[in-house]
Amino acid sequence: MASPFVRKLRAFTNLSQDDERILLGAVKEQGRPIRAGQDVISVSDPVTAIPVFLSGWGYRYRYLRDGRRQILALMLPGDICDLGIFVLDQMDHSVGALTDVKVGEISPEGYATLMDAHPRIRESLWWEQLVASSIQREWTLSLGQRSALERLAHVFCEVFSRLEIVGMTNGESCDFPLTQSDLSEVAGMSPVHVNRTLQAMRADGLIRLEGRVLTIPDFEELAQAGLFDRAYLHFDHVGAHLGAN
Amino acid sequence: MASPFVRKLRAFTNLSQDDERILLGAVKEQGRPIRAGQDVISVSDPVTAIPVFLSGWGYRYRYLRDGRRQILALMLPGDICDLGIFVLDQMDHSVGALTDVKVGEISPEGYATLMDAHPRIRESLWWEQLVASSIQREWTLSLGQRSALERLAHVFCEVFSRLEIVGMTNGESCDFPLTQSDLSEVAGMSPVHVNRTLQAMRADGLIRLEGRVLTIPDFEELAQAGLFDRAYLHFDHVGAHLGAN
DNA sequence: CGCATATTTGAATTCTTTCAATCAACGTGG
DNA sequence: CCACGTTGATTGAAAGAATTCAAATATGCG
Repeated sequence: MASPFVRKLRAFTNLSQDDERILLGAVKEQGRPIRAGQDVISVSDPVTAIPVFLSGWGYRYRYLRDGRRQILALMLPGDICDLGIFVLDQMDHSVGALTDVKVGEISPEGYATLMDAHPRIRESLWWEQLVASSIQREWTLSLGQRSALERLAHVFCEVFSRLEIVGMTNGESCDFPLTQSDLSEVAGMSPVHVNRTLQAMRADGLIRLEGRVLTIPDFEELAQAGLFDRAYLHFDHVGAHLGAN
Repeated sequence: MASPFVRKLRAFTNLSQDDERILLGAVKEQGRPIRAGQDVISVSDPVTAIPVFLSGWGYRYRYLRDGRRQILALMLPGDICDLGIFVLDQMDHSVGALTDVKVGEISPEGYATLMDAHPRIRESLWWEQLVASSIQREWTLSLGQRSALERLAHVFCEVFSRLEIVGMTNGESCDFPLTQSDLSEVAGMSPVHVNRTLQAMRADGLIRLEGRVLTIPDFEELAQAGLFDRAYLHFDHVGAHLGAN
């Protein structure tokens, strides 16, 4: 069973056995896990390595001066915090752990080697970044244009699709450890309104959400409700021409 | 008078005369300008070169199926459309011209040379990208957490700051070619509400906005109103240690 | 001057938030 | 095994924010 980190990159292209070995070799696993609620990296921290989510969920977030907080992105198993992060002297946002999390780290040297000596890996990592940027744009679109219900529906579709690609869904279901309060910071609305909107979605049979498990009885219907179009995720082997084997 | 493209990168580090010459040499200017309202690149277009805004303003945007549209980012003189864009086979959003625009293009080969043979330029371009990502995150924060007035105030502060760095402000004023309708797509609100919010801001003396010119009598006050903190723009010569001269 | 584009206004409606309570689930210690 | 504290989910009612629709003004340009 491959690590989610490798599985994710396979959505871009086929990696050779060697590529996968090299990739995993570049990620040094931290000893103890980070507990839910703690930061993986905090804003203003100097950046000494690139964190990789080996297991567990996290989220990027930024605060406003007066305490309001927005979750900027969800980090799922296999996700990498920004490459090129070394260029800036410090983080401009924080990354927190939503569940207990195992984090790996790619050192500056390891990173340089991957990018210089392994073209297929380099392109895969680039792709990872570009997808992350595309997702960030989609969240901008969501917050700017989608209604409350559409925003939540869209988040559910996105998360399910991203988990699917790393093999972490079970039929129509997947883990969903966010509280309604977390969701409110994702979707830029009050916790009370999240609650009411979820009730409406349940009543419509769009989702089930109980005990940290999300079930989507009819994905197409939910996608319709959230104006979800997976194109922005670029999970379509765009790097197939580089593929090994 | 240096091109805004070069001036912008100087916010990261000092480039040598050679660097600047090489940089400008890599940008091939298109013959005729793109007229206001036209696309610089359209969604689904194959990507054959990296466009650079030499003069004029543009914006990234994405549509929802039902026609709602969100402006995802503003492109000012000197801005580059995503590097690494070659990795994906096609654009996942469009870039349009807000005013008449002169666009330059960096070819895949020119780009490869810049990145491989010129470390200082490579780092500068990386920095440009990371700043663009940071801005995208800030817009996510804005749309999720800031009120209507705060969002508009923040946009004004951001635009003014970004123009300042390329030397395109005049004292307390700068160009501001967006219509209220454009602003409504930037800030994710209705045109009518933009109008009313602008009136409130004018009444408070936060801004003047007439004839496509924005004036900010007291930047600090506006920054306060928009919870604007320039840190996310990283205009602080973080690459000073690489500097030439 | 006259058309096309952009801004402004009013009123009614809809969407969200806020505040304050209540209820449910869960783990801990006695 | 149960009381208790904590966290998360739910509810109701009222206030506030933003949208919609339609119409009236302005403004700019040929």
